[in-house]
Amino acid sequence: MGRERKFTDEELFNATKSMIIHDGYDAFTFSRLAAVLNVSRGSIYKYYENKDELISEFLMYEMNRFLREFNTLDKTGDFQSQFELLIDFIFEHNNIHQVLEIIHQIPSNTTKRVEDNKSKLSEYHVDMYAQFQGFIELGRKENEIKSHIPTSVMLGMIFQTIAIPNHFGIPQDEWIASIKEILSHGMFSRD
Amino acid sequence: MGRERKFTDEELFNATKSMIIHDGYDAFTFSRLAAVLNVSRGSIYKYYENKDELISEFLMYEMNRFLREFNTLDKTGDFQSQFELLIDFIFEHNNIHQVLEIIHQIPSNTTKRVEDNKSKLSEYHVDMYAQFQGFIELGRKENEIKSHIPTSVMLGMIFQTIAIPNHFGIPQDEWIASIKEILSHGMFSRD
DNA sequence: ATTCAAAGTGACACAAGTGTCACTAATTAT
DNA sequence: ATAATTAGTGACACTTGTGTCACTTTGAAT
Repeated sequence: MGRERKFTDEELFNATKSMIIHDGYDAFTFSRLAAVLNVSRGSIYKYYENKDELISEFLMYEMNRFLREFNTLDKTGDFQSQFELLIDFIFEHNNIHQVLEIIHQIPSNTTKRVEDNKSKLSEYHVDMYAQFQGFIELGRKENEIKSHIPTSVMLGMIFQTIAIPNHFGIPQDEWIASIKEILSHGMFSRD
Repeated sequence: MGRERKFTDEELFNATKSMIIHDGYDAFTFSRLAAVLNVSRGSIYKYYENKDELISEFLMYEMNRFLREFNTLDKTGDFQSQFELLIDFIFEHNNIHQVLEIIHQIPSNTTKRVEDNKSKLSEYHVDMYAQFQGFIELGRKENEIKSHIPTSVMLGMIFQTIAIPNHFGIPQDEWIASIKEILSHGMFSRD
């Protein structure tokens, strides 16, 4: 029983996402969010004690969505095909990286719920990292990738590539293919 | 004549730099800056009309410092040696990228002085980009790099690499060497 | 020593965000 | 229909930052 809600969790999280992607953590305020949802500011406080709590819940939601899709990825192929799949997947979810980085902007002196979410998120992050690490190890086992380069450099490079600004508007296909090429075999011609 | 100043431009810009690097654009306020400089907030307004004007002047200062050092780079060697020099230089100035990105956070509805600085900065940016582009073209001429990969992807990758977080604390030498290796010849072993 | 100009100060009025809470509105079970 | 329950509202007090300005401080030129 009770009154009907004016906005769903999904609407709230979608609005949150676009606000955070476009204007960043600091510009995200309850006032602006309430305006987007056509609702009074006070009503949001019915569900979240403050901005950090809302954002940490939003991050959990995004992380869960991401992991769910990540787990549907085919993990049976050889290294080459898994590498292709992985890069494509990362580019399909090109804003998840930017979104999850927000966690570093949430201050420490907040509520227990926020702290719990923060630690759960870093747990997930570690789990995910472990999976990627396993993937790199597969490449090493199959002698497909260089043995002397640290895993963390490789993963760092792979994830960093999605944030390269495409100022000149290279078509997405060519863009991704070029990045795969550089990651795989470098910019230099064969000697 | 007149009274002695309590802070120099250099002190102000150094304080600005560390505040911006540590806490970002939004957390940078005249109040906090004044506290760092041990000066009243009002006195800063003697020199800068507002935060955006101060920051845009700071960016000019940083950009000039950077370009001055960039122009001392040896540009006579062959592609391989210039490539090494360039990567090393970029890593030596690893925060300039982060600092100059701040320009995108300065709003548009400000004073003429800010707008002038913004356009000068993007001019410099274009100039610098042209030099890097020339460098890539040199590589293409010498047949050292792959002809089918767009220049902007290559430059994007090079610049993005400096922002990869070294979470596992790989020693700087090994870190840079690994990145050079991946950029040059990729992660994959020779078939 | 006096005057002048630049540097510095702190109070004031304003703007925007925060968190709270008594109150009103809508919906459903009885 | 009405009581119970949940959603939503807007005013209130508070905080933090902004830009201004009359006033004070300082040091050099006269």
